Amino acid sequence: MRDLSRASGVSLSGLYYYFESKERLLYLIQKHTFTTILDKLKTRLEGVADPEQRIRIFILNHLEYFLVNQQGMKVLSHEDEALKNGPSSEIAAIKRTYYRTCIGLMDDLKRAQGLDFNSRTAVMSLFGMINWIYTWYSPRVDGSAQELAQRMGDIFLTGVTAGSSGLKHRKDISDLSSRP
Amino acid sequence: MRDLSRASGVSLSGLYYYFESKERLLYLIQKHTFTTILDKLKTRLEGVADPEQRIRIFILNHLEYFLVNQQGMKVLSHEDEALKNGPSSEIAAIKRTYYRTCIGLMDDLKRAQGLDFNSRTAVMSLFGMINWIYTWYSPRVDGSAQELAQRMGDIFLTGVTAGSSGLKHRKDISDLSSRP
DNA sequence: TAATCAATCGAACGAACGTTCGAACCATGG
DNA sequence: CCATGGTTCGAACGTTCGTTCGATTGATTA
Repeated sequence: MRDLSRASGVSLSGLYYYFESKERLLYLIQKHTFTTILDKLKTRLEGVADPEQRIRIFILNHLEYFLVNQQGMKVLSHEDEALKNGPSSEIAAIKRTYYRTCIGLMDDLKRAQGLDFNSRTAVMSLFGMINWIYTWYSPRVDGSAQELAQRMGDIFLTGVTAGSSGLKHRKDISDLSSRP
Repeated sequence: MRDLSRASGVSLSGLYYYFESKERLLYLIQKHTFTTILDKLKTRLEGVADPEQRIRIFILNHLEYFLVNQQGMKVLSHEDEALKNGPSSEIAAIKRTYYRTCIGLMDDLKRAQGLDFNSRTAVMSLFGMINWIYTWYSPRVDGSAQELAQRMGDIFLTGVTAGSSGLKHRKDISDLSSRP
């Protein structure tokens, strides 16, 4: 709270004029964050039918938000369980919607290609891959969100032994950079 | 510190008789943890030549330790940057050794199979997949470390579109369960 | 027995934190 | 002009935290 006060130029007690408690403020930030990510994902998925491409869109969408708001995401990851009381359930509901959306993407892929893998493990592994970047991402070394999403999408979809990385004949999602 | 005092039965000041500060204690825990994981990994890798199998061993080794010490790993992940001063560099060195070992596994795989992918992205993605489990793992739902390592290894090596999950002709690492 | 020394503890210190409270400010409308 | 009410602030309160200190215990040794 004192950090926010200093960074914003508003006095400590001034903050409490707008937010009744630290927990309430964290709740508002979380709600805004997850709602924004989920809304943007839905928009981007519209009109895209190919299951692989839809998963790549999911990866880029999630990754992009995490890279743009890297420090904020770090705080949110650490403060994840700070919402002890009632409002927490609303956040949990949004997260569950997001999770189920991703499970749906996996099920679509399985149906389209006749695959059989554990959707939960796949989704949680994918979340881990992406969420962990706040501990290691460096723009100079690791490239843009598009490049990283491309590489992570390759690993997740075809694995490291596919041997197609950086070569021809590969769909990419660079056209998504011109978004609304 | 007061939590540790209560849980261990040692008085608060008694703890400071053995550990000069909270930061020092955290340093010792981190050192013990990463040294243990790295030593165990080296032992398990001995005598295994196949690059894919070596990566699967790495995944199982890391995953197993994280699941056995799940609560501890949660604390370590959150307290990751709490080591502000000098001793931090020794921990960083151990981590770097661990990281480079994993990079080596990737390079071996690339050499053996003539692949070309970004080792850093692959390793960091793999770390993310595994380290993230402390946020979602449930023994009843997600099975043993062996089962999870198998599924994560499948995803990382061949991707979700490989279609080989749960079928025949697939090497596994269940024999590793009888370890020293 | 007396002296020593490692081990353990209760009590407290100072700092940091989330939060509250009353006063001060300042633009608006009568 | 004054009164009102939204806005902002400094100062403090109570709690928690990491840490320290002096005293007490209990076994060892001269």
